[in-house]
Amino acid sequence: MPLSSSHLTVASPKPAASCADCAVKPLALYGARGIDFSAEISKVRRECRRVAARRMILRAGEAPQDVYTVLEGWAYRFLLLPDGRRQILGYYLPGNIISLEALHMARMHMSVQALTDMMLCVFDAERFKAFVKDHPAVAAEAERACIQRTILTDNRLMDLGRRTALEKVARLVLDTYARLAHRGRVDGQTFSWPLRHEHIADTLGLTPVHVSRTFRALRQQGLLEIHGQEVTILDAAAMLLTAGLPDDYLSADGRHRHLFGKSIEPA
Amino acid sequence: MPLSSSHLTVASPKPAASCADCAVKPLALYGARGIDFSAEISKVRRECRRVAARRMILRAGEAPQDVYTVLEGWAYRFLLLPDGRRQILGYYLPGNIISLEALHMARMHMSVQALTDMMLCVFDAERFKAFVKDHPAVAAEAERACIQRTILTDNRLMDLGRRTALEKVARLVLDTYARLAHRGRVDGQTFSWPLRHEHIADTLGLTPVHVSRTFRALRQQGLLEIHGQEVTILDAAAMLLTAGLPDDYLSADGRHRHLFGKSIEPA
DNA sequence: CGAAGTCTTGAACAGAATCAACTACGGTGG
DNA sequence: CCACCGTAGTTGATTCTGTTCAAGACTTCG
Repeated sequence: MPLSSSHLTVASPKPAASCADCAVKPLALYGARGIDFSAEISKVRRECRRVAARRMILRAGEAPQDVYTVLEGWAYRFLLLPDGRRQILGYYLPGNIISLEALHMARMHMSVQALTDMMLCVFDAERFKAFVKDHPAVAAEAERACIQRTILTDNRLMDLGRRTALEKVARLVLDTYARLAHRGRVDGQTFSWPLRHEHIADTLGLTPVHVSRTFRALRQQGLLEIHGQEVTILDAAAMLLTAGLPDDYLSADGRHRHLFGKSIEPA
Repeated sequence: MPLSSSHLTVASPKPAASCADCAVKPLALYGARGIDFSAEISKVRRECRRVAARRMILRAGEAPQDVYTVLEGWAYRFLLLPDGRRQILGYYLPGNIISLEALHMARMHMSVQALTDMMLCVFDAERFKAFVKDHPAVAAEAERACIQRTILTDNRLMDLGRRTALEKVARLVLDTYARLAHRGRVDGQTFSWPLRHEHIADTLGLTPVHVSRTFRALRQQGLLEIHGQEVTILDAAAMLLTAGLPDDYLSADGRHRHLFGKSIEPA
């Protein structure tokens, strides 16, 4: 079993020559839902930036200078308490926009950190703001993105407040599967899984120790297996059951799509 | 100690003759931050509707026909699990807009219910959508409202994932104080508190029994007192300390405002 | 090969849930 | 006016889910 089949791991692609060829364009604000402002946006683009795993991208309290689109890799947004407690709020995957809040807030209320090595498309915040202002269709996409994120975090609130550790972990795995599948980044039932137990714990309100025990339970019941940085879902039906998700959640267009904000989901 | 001093309880005001005189205009999308579209919005307004406590306002899965502005009273939005578990996601107070998501989502992902008797200003969703589309400044306000809500729920995520019951309850009380103070609806340190223990429990991921014990602890330490439907904060400094909030949180314009999304907060 | 970081496992502990009984209260109707 | 009733809140005893602490094993990488 190969530990790093090339198309699942975080690659280091060359940036597209122009935004028109951008791999994540259909996922981005300026290329989604039939609209295509890649010509205009390419003038706003500043650079492509490589960011190493664990590097901070934005810090709470700072005024964001840049807006980013994720081209490759994973990042996460989080809050930190003075005593060190951390809550991870969500994950950014390729195509997601980072610091949407720069459009309206002077300062960041949360921090963002690279989980893996990343490639980011960097825009100047002020120019991006002006670009959005001049293009109502893009502004509408931005608000759609914000609402989609709300739906995701609302479901996460339900996770944290009212679900068991087993349910939480199963849902995180399936959620991630759905988001990666939407990007064509799953290979059958196998997909990239760069999260350490500490990340999962800080996402779901658990401890790393208990995350370990929870995964053991899922493994022992034959629901999934983990090798290196990849997860494989072995029994999708059982996973959905323990996650309390509808049977059609993993199919492209389940009837319950609106309830989970699944299809086009900014972090 | 009177159980219902008139200006704190949920009144039944007569609707303003025109939107220009609307009491909550400065809080609403169409009247905030210096802009004033009360003339235009009055054409979009359909009616003023009285809603009794406990009535459902919107149901998850439905396509919302209306958009509402809260004129008076409290409502809450929540998710429900098939087995009856409930997660309350947030509260709507006077001036907040209900079903912002109608602007972009065909169906509701959550339900909304009246907590107290309410007075709602009702708009037709389609016409409201058109109105927003025609007024970029209002659209910008809508997105600002969405981002503000994100900040609130992000902090709630931190509550649920990483804070103790005592911290959670203290924060909910202070959060509510700040939101009501912003509306001029506090009388010294006393304010309306229509939440039953079950609501608090479903908001904070606790049980009603444990909420009861937690309030006992706060009472016994002299931090607050509750009489009927009103809370009084007796020791604000100690409350802030146990909530882990900065000293200036309750002052009008604390340095940390951006971290809590406090000042202009849609539910 | 060694070292640091991560994961696993066990044992003891704690915070909150559950179960169940009892109390306080506001409203209703006799 | 008061007895009754349903709802909400309180309190205690017990259980449970998840935490904490600590030791050992496994990876990964220099």
